[in-house]
Amino acid sequence: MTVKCSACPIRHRDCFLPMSASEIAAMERFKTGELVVEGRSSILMEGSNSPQLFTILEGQGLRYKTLPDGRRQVISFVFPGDFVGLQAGVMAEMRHSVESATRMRLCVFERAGLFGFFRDNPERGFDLTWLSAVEEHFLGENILTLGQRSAEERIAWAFLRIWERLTALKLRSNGSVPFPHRQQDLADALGLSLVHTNKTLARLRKAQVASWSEGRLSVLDAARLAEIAQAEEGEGAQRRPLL
Amino acid sequence: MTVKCSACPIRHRDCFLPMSASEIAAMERFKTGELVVEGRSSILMEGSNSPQLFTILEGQGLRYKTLPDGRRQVISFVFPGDFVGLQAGVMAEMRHSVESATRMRLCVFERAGLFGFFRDNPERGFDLTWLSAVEEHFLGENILTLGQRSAEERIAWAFLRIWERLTALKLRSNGSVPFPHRQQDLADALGLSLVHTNKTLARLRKAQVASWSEGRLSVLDAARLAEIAQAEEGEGAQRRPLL
DNA sequence: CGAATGTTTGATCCTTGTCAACTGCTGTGG
DNA sequence: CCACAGCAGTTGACAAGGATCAAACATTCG
Repeated sequence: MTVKCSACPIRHRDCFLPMSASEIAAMERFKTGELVVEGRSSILMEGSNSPQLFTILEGQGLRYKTLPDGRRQVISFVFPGDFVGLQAGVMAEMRHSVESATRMRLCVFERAGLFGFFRDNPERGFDLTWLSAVEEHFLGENILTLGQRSAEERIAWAFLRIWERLTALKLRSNGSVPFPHRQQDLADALGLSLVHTNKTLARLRKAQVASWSEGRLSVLDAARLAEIAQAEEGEGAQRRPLL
Repeated sequence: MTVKCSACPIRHRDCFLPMSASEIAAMERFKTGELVVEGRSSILMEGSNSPQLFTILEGQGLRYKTLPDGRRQVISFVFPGDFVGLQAGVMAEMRHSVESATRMRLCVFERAGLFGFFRDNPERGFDLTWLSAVEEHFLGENILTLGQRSAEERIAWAFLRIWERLTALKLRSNGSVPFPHRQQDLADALGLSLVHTNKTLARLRKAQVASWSEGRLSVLDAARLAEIAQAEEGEGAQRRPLL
């Protein structure tokens, strides 16, 4: 049995976990409601101690941290199916902020229920751990990119990941996927300046490799993009646990 | 009750988790042995499908990824108490390699037992998730550093974290902590070239702020270091879950 | 002793950041 | 209805932080 979107707190990436009827009931008890936020508004704040966890049902956003002097680093973009706020759920407080890019619909869970949920559904607990491991993997990829790739490689790599992710979510239509962020956001995600990001985007566009404008991304030459990005073979996979 | 070092697979950071006697028994069943590796040898390989998980009991090492063309990124340094190999335990395969810097002693667990362990000890499962969240937090810090901080800030920040971590592990003696890596390793961790790393280290040393040589790190002026690193207030904490 | 490995230092180059100005669009209020 | 401010994107000129190249030095090891 597969759980539908709005019933499942652990619907990460494009992965739907099979569950029993009683597990679904437990989920529904755990779930406390839905939340809709407008574009460009903040959902979780660094340093806050939010009592809630969220699954993203619709819309896109980003997670970021800032330095005391104001420099901002986007940790990752978040997509439908992502689980957000686990850190606050499990640690003392959030160590990063989450903000919407467009209108978002979120599934809300009480943090206080998390522990009981684990106790009553050890298999879900395992899944949550699996989910964390996947997230860790993606963050590692990110670190590799920031540390070693050049500006052009970074953007190519980011586009490839975003393209694959949104395609897997079935959000591709007419040869493009929604990516409703500003160039400044991408620049902050990749550790580049706005100006340099802009110029690199222009080059990729002129070369007919990929084009991103008006909130939509089109990958015209995926093979070339992968080449530029120095992508590994079969890097995108990994959606289900083995055990 | 607090579990001793070699009995606990989830002894992360400087955190000892309280457990009941039966939980300890379950742990001991889960544990399968100890492993000692020499310096500069590899423990887990990217792409491998290792049947084992490890807790580090003694020694230091590092986790890294490589690009097809050979560039290497050190994801993080690992210290006694760190849990290693969860990714392979929970995902299809390792997505990074782990290598020892010095001789290391490891506590070995069978990956196959992980799932049953979760089922029988939901509280430990929760702890593992907590542990993952903490790890995620640190990786986020890392991303912030690579994306936004300058060379000098990066090194100051890294020294501060390493210093705090090893101090918490009670490994400080005579005003210095063991950090048995090469300059190339630090450079690869911070996304800098070896040469530039070396010159920046020389500057910090000459300024009497911090000095790292012959495998030992001394922080002479922690306040100045934090200032250079653009460190946030109370960033180092966060060792126990709330719930 | 020579080979290998790691650290140090100087000279030079280049990728990327910074500064500045201009465009196009949108929303707002007089 | 237009003037104007505000914001995102674009482009050029210039500066600089860090990369690269090259060579010397120190240690260890066989």
